[in-house]
Amino acid sequence: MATTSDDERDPDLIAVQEGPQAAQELTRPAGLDRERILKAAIDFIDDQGLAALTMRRLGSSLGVEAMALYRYVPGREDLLDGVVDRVVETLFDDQDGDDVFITDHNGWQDYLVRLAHGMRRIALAHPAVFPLIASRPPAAPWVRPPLRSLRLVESFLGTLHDAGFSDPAAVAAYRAYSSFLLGHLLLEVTQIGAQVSLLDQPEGDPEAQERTDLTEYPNLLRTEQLLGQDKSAAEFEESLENLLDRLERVLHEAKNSDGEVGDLA
Amino acid sequence: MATTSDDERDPDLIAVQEGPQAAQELTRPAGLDRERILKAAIDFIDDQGLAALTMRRLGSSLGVEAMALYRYVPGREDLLDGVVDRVVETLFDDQDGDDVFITDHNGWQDYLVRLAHGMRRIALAHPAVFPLIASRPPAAPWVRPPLRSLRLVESFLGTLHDAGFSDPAAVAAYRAYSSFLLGHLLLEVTQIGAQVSLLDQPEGDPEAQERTDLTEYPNLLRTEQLLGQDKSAAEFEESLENLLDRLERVLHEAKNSDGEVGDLA
DNA sequence: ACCTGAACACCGTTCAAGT
DNA sequence: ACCTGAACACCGTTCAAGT
Repeated sequence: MATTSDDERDPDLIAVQEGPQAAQELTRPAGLDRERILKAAIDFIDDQGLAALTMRRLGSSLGVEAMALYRYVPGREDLLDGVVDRVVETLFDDQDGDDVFITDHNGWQDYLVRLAHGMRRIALAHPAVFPLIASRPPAAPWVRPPLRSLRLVESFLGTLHDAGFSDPAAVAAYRAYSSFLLGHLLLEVTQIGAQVSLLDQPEGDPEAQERTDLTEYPNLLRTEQLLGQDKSAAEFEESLENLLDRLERVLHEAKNSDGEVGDLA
Repeated sequence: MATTSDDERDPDLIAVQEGPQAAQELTRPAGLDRERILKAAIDFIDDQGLAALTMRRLGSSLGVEAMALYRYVPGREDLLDGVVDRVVETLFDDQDGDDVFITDHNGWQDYLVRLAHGMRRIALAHPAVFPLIASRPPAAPWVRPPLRSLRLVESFLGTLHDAGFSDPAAVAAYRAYSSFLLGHLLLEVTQIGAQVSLLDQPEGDPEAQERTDLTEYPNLLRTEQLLGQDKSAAEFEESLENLLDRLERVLHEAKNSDGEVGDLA
């Protein structure tokens, strides 16, 4: 029974009776598609880490053999690209509409601030995925992580252009902005990863975590507590504001003396 | 003929007769040690890429079975850590002496500039290794890539401290500086990697490299040429100078009104 | 049409065995 | 003392076979 093709209808196609299978998320043994696979891969990376993700384990987390995945995904590399794309796409999803980064802003500064906060939210939501966002080879040579989609770069350049930036200034701003985002966010998620991996291996004492001996390093010793404090959020905001100040300066200098183009790195 | 081992004695221990084995670097089948293995691993990554590095292939590049490596290296992960350490260490090697970054500078600005140039030289010399430098979990949670050694952080903080920076200001400077270095250099080597991988797969036309259709993206289309230009070096210098300006401002503000500590991110 | 079993080539790693 | 062969468990991926 239950002779079904995929088009429409047909309940009880999923007549499961496997008992307590509260594994990940209901793990239905059927109804595979690329979207569901990507979602599963992201969840998997989020809580097991990138290194643990294999085609076989991913299949099993979906209640399926690894070989079944190849009907929807060309291979592991493409799967990882899909993961990156899907995570970056959530920049647009959860705001009001799709155009939130394209037309729906109060000036270019507001646009850059919201874009930065959006990327940071993504990085913190998926700290184990972010290194992938940072290091996968981009679609075009001039696409700079973490601003990985043509659509995003287009909207970035368009916003600055409409605000009066010259093309060279807008491109320079794009480069400076992406460097800032990548540096800050990658370091922030690396720190999260380091803390997690410390908790994972409580080898020996639970408290005295085998602290490296700092007696050789007086400056480290003296500032150890300061070094341990997490000020990522405040530092992010301050660096962002500093960058915006630089860009504003470039824009105004160009407007006043329109002889030469303000360059910045 | 020309049987030469490096120490002394024992010729024809290496009585090879395998014909044209001008593979990597003479591939002597014996005389293994950890240092030689790390060197071989770096060379391997430099010209085959990180993904291609396996214990078996690394062994074979040394004229030895993979299993022989385990006498000198606990495993692949440790090997990669060793690679990172060794590459970062070359910061100190090729200047005059060991203390070039510790005492041998003309003021803290000069120190920061030379350190930045040193790291950039490393990144450009080993673009395929740098992502590893960027993303390996650091020794301590507050060690921020690419400034990966305690010794380096110690000298950084000491230099700024001696120049009059307060401890919080020095730590904030360390964070801002590492973010800057990581963002810039990782993006620069990513770009190099992207160009290489484009050359590797000349699928179809040699010239018309399947350029993505940009008709949907007017701003990309208009700035395409600008986007393609490589200004990494100039941008690096300008961002570095901007950072130094910020730090100078913090230092002087703290000196004038020594009531509060200048914070920066 | 969709999934699986079996197979292939390749991994990292261990260990008894060779020299 | 140092390296190798054989073996183990696990990969990604292909493909004929099942339903």
